[in-house]
Amino acid sequence: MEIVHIFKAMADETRIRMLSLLKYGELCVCDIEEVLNVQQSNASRHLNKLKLAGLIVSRKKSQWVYYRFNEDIFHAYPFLSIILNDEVSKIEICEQDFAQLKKHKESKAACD
Amino acid sequence: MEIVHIFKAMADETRIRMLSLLKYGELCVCDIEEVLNVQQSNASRHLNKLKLAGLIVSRKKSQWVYYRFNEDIFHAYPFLSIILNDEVSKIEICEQDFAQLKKHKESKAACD
DNA sequence: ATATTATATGATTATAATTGCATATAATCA
DNA sequence: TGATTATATGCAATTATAATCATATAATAT
Repeated sequence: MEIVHIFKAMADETRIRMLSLLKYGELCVCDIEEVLNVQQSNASRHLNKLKLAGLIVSRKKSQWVYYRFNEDIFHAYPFLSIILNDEVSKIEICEQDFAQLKKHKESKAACD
Repeated sequence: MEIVHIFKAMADETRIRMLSLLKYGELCVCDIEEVLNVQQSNASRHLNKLKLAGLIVSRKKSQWVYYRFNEDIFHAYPFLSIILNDEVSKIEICEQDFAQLKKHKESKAACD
C-alpha cells in the first residue's frame, strides 16, 4: 500500500515543516537544517525518508544536494497538493519557517 | 499539529482497511474484526487510534459499539474524503474487504 | 596536498507503536 | 443467578522510529 508509506512519511512534524519549506522551491540540506534548526544528520535522514516515500527527489550540484518535490507523485495523488496548499499553509509554525527561509535565502548565508 | 496525528492514524494498513470498510456505514467491532480477520483486541485498539485522531466516532447500543466516520473532521479536512473516494477505493485488498463485508452483512452472522 | 564544507551513514540509545494473551467490564440471555 | 457475548484494557514481548554523536565520503578551495 503505497499511500501508507506516504502517510508514514507525513506523520512527523519535522517532515511536514520540510515539505512546507520546499514550496519555496529547490533547497539544499543546509538551508533546511538551518531554518528548522535541526541537526545535520537528522535533516539528512528526514529528507531521505521523504525521498523513499517518493515525495521528493534530489540532485547533486557540486557539494550540495538539492531536494525538491517529486512532481510525478503530486500528479498521481492530487490530495497531496491539497494538503500542502490548503492545510500545511494554515499551520502557524510552517508559516514562520517559511518567512525565515525567505530571510535566509536573501541573506549572504544562503548557499550557491 | 493535528494533521500529523491524522497521518499517524492513517499510516497503517489495517487502519486504512478499517476506514475503507466504514464507507459502508456504521459498523460494530465484531463486523470489522471478522471481515479483516484480526484479533478482537487489535481491532478495538486500532479503532481507538482512529477515534483519538478524530477520524471516527462511536456510539454504544446494547452490547455493541458502533463506529462511523466523524463528519466534522471530514468537513474540516476535505482531503480526507478525496483520499477515501479516490485512493482507498483503488486499493485491491480494500475492495476485496468491502465485497466480503457486504456478504457478511447479508448473512445471519451479522450482529443486530 | 591539505583544509574546509556539505552530505550521508554506522552505531548506540531512547522512545513509541504493535501484537498477543489474559482478564475486566458491561450488556444480554437462559 | 449464572452463562454468554461484545468490547476494552493491563502487561510483556517485539518491532519500528527517532535522535545523538562520531566518522566517512565527496567536492571545493587554498
